[in-house]
Amino acid sequence: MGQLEDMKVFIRVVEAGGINRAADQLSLAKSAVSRRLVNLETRLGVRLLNRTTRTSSLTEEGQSYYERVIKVVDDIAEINTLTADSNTSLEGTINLAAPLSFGLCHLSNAIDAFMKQHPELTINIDFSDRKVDLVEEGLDLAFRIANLKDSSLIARKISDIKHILCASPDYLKEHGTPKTPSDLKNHRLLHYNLSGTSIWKFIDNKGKQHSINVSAKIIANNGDYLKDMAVAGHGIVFSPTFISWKAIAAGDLVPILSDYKLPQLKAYAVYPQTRYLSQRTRVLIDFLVERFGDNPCWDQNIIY
Amino acid sequence: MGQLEDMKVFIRVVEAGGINRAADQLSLAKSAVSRRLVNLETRLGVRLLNRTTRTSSLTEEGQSYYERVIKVVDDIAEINTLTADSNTSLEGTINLAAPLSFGLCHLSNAIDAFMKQHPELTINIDFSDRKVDLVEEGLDLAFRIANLKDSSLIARKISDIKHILCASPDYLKEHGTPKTPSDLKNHRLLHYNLSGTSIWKFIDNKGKQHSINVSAKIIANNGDYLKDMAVAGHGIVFSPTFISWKAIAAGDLVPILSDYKLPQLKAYAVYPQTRYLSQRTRVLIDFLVERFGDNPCWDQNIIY
DNA sequence: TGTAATTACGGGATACGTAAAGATG
DNA sequence: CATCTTTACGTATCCCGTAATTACA
Repeated sequence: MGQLEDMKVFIRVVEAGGINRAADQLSLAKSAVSRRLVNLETRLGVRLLNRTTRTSSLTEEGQSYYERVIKVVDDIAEINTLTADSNTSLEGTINLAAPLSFGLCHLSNAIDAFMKQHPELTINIDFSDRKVDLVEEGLDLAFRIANLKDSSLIARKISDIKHILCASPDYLKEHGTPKTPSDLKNHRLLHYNLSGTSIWKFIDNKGKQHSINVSAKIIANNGDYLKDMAVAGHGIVFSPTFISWKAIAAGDLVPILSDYKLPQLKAYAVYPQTRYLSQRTRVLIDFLVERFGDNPCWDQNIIY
Repeated sequence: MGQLEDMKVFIRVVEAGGINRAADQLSLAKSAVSRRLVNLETRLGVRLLNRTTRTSSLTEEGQSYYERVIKVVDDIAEINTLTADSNTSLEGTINLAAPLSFGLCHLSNAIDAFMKQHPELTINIDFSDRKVDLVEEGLDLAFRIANLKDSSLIARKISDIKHILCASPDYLKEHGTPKTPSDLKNHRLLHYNLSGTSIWKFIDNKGKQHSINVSAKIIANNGDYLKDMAVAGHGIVFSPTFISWKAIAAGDLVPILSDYKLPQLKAYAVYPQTRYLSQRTRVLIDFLVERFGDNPCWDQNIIY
């Protein structure tokens, strides 16, 4: 196909860090990607990418070509969206990543509703509790639960996320119920290792801040698992209410240190800082912001 | 093919003022051009061009799409040239227009030399003494002999063009030799109708300017023809020396009013004011500027 | 020696051109 | 009704995917 498509393939190869990964992300055969690169380089008479089986590094020309081409491809995306009739039904694929529990709990219903509005769209969701690199993986969108300010990304708040500290009645019976944050030092703690910090912060009713270093007994990258471990009596978990409210309502978990406020976190939709965002991604984000705007995730009125 | 190619076709259709003319200029079938437009409009879900059999007018969306797309296509041309290895032999086609006499006299040898340096290039020359619209006709380059400042074009001086007033000995014997510009009023004048003016200007040896309104007996858009008519005794011609020097050297024409200076004109290569000029066109212009820089066209040392 | 990139080859989608039909002033 | 655009259809080209080959750490 045309030159523009070659540019896009080149960009993907650069950002994915190799032909194979780019081919996967583009749903193309490696051979096709390889050929397009060769064609592009032949047309330009310049080697853009020094590639061996182990490393792919941009040449000097490739680097400046990349920087220029990324702007122009972005421009074209912008032109397309500015020109395209916004009434026409959206097409194409949105690639996104979401933390597993958050995604399953909150996103499934929302995506369901969104898809009914835009049946021509394809949504490709990677559910996983891991650190995703939006650019490297060629994703349009991801979700983060944090207080984040990652300068290279643009973030839009989807919802407040309330956290709560809790443990099973059995555990508390055996180990006692902590009354102050510092009491936690003598307890078994369950920690979510993608929160980006190993510190739990509390604010007492006088507004004074308390921090403790979490030396956890169980560390995992899945909030549901940690909740289940807490229910099973393995210790105290710092859990988002959208995960733990049901267990709390059922009496399987008991909130503790309720006198202290925990830092308010937020769920964000984040996307790469391209100057222009594709129409379909923009529409999805707007949809989610609107849908969640009035319905805090942690409220048990949300269907689980 | 790809989106970028669609954009280029669209641009050509807009500037050529119709699908048929665009198809000719692009060396494509009308059907192909038509289909690409339809595809583009379908993808965008927007009508860009209101076309009937008589008129093609941009819609509002088409107008803004055109303005945006022309920038981005220009950007890509620039990126390609900035990135491409300048050592690689040039490819593609240069479309240019040149006045017939100037072209045949001066350009043929130059183009010959240029082609030997860049055998992969295709040169498409439209020799004609007419007003060419570079944008409408999709030309990369044209030549103008003038004192021009056409604001919408960029011009580079190729050469000085010296003009001379002359007539055949027979004519002068019969009608007398004019001694001052005002004497010309009683003579048969031969005029090139693409000079953009019908006034001949003279400067006497005291620096004073004289103008006469040309009421010509023979008007034509070809300098060689006018020269031939002068040789045949039809009157006095205002002729570029590159056309008339040979006849003068042979005694078939006699310079007159040699005491007066005629305004110095220049031959320019002109090209559309896109922000970026294609590599091949740039190289050709540079070649011509260099080739003619030291060799004034009107010198008989130039091989005719 | 295993992973990644390239090359070879066959099949399929896509875009072109010719020619006929449709529209418009 | 002449001219410009669109549609129909057969063909050629280009591009992709599978699989074998080569290159490299």
